[in-house]
Amino acid sequence: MQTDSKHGRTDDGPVQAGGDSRSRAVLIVLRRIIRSVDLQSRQVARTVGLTIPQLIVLQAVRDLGEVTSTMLSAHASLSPATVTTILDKLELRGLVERYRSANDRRVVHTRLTAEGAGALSKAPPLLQESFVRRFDSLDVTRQDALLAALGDIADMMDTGEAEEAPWFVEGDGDP
Amino acid sequence: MQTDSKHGRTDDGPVQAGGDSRSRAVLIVLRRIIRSVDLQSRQVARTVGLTIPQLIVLQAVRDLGEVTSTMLSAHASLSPATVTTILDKLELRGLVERYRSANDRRVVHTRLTAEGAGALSKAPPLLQESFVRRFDSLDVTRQDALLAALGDIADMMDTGEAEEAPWFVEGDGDP
DNA sequence: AAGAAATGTTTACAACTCAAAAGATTTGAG
DNA sequence: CTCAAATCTTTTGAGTTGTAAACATTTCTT
Repeated sequence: MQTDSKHGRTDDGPVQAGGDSRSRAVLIVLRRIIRSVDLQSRQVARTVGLTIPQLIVLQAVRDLGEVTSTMLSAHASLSPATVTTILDKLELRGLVERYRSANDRRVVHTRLTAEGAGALSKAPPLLQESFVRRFDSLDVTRQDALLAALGDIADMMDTGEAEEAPWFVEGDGDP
Repeated sequence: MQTDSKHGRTDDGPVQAGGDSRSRAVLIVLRRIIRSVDLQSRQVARTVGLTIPQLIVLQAVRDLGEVTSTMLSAHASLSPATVTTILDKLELRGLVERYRSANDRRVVHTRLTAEGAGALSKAPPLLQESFVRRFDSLDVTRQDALLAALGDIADMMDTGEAEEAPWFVEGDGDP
């Protein structure tokens, strides 16, 4: 369903900075969320020496097995350059190993080390415990609703940028 | 930290990094949104020379009149230090004026200049036009639902940090 | 009053991100 | 077979953000 009356708003002004007040409210709330995530990331970094993006990448490496930087980039919603930077640090700490593919020497595969697995097992939740606790205590229906809402917002913001991320991962296995 | 299972879930492991899979999904979606906002900010910056946080602060100065840095900090969900940095740049561009309060010389008030107002009127929407368009085309009920969902998420994340922001704004006359 | 505690802002300092260009390697056209 | 286009990753350069410490001023205590 959509609003068939596209015009005839009570609003008479031209498109101003900020646009509609409701979408502006969206931005404000988003800012709040972004800040929370950032603060949490810093706190986690102080605790375990790894930021949230680093942990996300580390988890992705664990879950996906031997991934290319491009795959990690798509999975973690980070630019390839940032992934490289993160992998540099993870490798420096000995948490992951990088090696060029035997087939295509342009491609770099990343693999979790034993230390990396250990660090991952000791890492705290990526979202604040209090958030997880509260979120977890919600009705599953509500959880899904919130998640869906978030997804819708994300979809609406994705615009013309990345078309679609490859969410399927098949064991391609490169012997 | 104990946080051991309050209830018997099917999950048998200890609290792992990432916690529940659903809250982990929340983080992933959040990352996507964060990135979109960041990319949009960069694009706006290239277009008008001002980032989104800078525009938010500028709008806040316009809307609130003569504000203190602390008030701006709370309003924009930014640290005081960041507000200072932003104000530095805005002042350098002549978009705002800063002056110490006559009463309390610790306090710094910020005021919009004519140039600042001009820049604001020419600024693009802070959220991608495509997002605003899509969001705007939604049923108002759905808009509110999304906004409420976002607000709930933000509230759940705010935890023990900032208690509450002053959401009321009175138009105090200027001398 | 004089000094201590509190308040508001600003300065180091360190970290993360991304776009664009550069390297390295493979694939395709002639 | 050779050279150009394409692909994947990394480097370079610029910008944002926050914590902790430093400054400046006011308010409270003695």
